[in-house]
This record gives sequence, C-alpha cells and structure tokens, in this order.
Amino acid sequence: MSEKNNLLVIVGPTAIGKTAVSIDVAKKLNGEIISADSMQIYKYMDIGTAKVKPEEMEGIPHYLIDVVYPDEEFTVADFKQHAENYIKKINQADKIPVLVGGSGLYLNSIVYELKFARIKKNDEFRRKCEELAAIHGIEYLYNSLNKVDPVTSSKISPNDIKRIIRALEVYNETGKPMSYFNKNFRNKTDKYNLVMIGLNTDRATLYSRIERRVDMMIEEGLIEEVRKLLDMGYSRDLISMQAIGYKEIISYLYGEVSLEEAIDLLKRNTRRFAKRQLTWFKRDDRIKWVDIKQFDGTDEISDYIINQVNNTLSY
RNA sequence: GCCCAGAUAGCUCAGUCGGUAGAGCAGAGGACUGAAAAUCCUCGUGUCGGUGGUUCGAUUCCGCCUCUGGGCA
Repeated sequence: MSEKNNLLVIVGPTAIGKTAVSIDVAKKLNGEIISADSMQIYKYMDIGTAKVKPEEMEGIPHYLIDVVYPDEEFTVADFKQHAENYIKKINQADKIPVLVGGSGLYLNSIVYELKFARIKKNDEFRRKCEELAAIHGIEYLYNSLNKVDPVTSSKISPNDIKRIIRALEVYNETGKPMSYFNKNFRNKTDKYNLVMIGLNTDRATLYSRIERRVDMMIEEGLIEEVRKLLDMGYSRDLISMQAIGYKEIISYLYGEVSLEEAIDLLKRNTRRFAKRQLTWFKRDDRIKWVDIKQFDGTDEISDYIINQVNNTLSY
C-alpha cells in the first residue's frame, strides 16, 4: 500500500448528474462520499440545494451534508479541516474517499496547497467597513487597502467590496498584509494519489437540464420548503438564504415578484452559476473531462471513472 | 377585400436629415484564500423582411411582394 492517501474527486456544474454517478462509483469501488457543496452543508435546505435523498444513498455514507443550521456559520476553512479528516479516516478503513461537489473554492482548498491564514472573520469590523463604504464610497476602503497592502489591492477590483473588506480585516487583525499569508493558491497539492473527473456536456444540453431541474424543484415543493424556513425564523439576510433557489422564492413570498418571474430568475441565476463553476474547473488540467452525452447512462459513466481510478490509484 | 401601423442582434426596441448601425435583457469569457450558490472584471452578437427603382452610394427615399398586429367590411 502506498503511503499517500487515495482521493477520487468528481466535479461538474450543477444539474450535470454528479450525485447519481458518485453513488454508483462509490458502490462499485467500496467508497464513501464527501460532499464539497457550500449549501448542502445546511440542514433543512433540501429541495433547493438538490441534496441527496436518504433513499438514494443506497447505504453509501455521505459526509459534510446537513452539518449546520441555516443561521450558523460554516466557512471554507471549516470545510477543509473536516474534509481532510474524512479523507484520512476513509483511507484508514481501506476505502476510497469520493469528494463530490461543485463549490470551486471548497474543492480547491483540498487539491491545491491552500493554507488559510487562521484569521477568523470579525463581524463587527466588517460592519464598520460597510458603514465607511456607505458614507465615503467603496473607493475609500480601496484606498486604505492600497496603503497597507498594495500587492493584494492590485489584484482585486476597486468594486469588489467583499474582497477589499476581507483583506483589510486580515491586516487589521495581524498587522500584516494578506499577501504575506496567501502564496500557494495555484500550487497543486502532492498529498494524494489523485484522480479528478469532471462531468460536463454542451451548454445547450446543460441549460435544458437546469431548467428541467428547477421545474422539478417547484413540483417537489420548493416554495413550501422556503416558506417553512422563513416560518422557523431564518431571515433573508442570512448567508444560507442567499443561496440560489432560496433568495428568488423569498422574493416571491414577499410579493416582490410574480411566481413566474421568480422561476425565470431562478433558472437564469442557476445558468450563470453553472458557468462560474465551470470557470473554476476549466483551468485545472488534472481533470479528466467526461461528456455525459457520449455515454449511455450512469452505469457506463461510472465504469469509465472506475477505469481511470484503477489506472492511477493503488488500493 | 380595403385602410393603417410595423418588419433592424436570440428577445424588446432605438437609430441612420442617404455614407452598411446601438441600448436594455438574454448570452459569452475571466477572476477568486475564513460570506464563495457570495462578490467582482471584460465582451457585442446583424444579408437592417424580400425584390425592383432613384442615386456615385439605399437599412434609410419610392414602387411592388411576403409576413405580423390593429381597424373597417
């Protein structure tokens, strides 16, 4: 047995069919699934995040789904820590961890040498920054950042308020520029015996899959799910409630848009999201791409993946 | 059948006093280190319905044709 841990990663845009394939692969490989999805982390958000249903799991353990309540905090750094733990444990049990998901930064935190600076977010500081931006404009914040960390400020847009605030926050907490901490973003990790698979297809097919899935979510009761979350007291300004599928339906429930408009927006936002997801994955040349249209169903796709695994991993 | 209006980007439309065109939306590409399904950057797609005429030159003016609305019968 190799001293490196094995890791199979399956990525792809939303609605491409990652869930079914990953379960099939895990079954055939004696694997266990780790979800890399920033929204399936939340409990109660099932339909809108297209979470696996228990009966679909076929007995395969799934990790990092339903870990926090919608008003709790969960960040990439938490994800990285938990996921690495599971990868180790699953390997120790002589099984194959299958990391599946569509959150680019989450995935990259595992397959690149991404080291988080251990500077937690500071809500009060962020609120103060937002106030300053409201009074003096974003450029005021940007100029402040430019003074203390020109390396970082040169890399981000003067309009990118979230990144500007985060960089200021890091400086505020440590007295050091963010650029001092973040150096390995594009260094590929060599920690694992790694196989990376990307599921994709042509844009038109992907988009019609997305639209079909959104219609299904509505049929399955997405509106009720969102209404229940609001009733439970989870308000629209929570990070979790800004998820696609939730923010649009909330807007409908508040009477700001018609149901038809909400659904159209939901579809459009999902299409755009899928495109952004692909931007993350496209630049990673380790990914072996699978056009789902060239295969005859889940079974054949997972056989192909298993072939790739057998050629690379030792277990 | 007659009258009127329209036909320009995938959609809704603007415009060219005659020198082959531009907005919004949809879309495409990209960035990304503790909010990441968030946040941000960049980009304009065209036989200007067809055909004939006037003209150095027509998407623009004129005729005819086709189609789509609306009205009258």
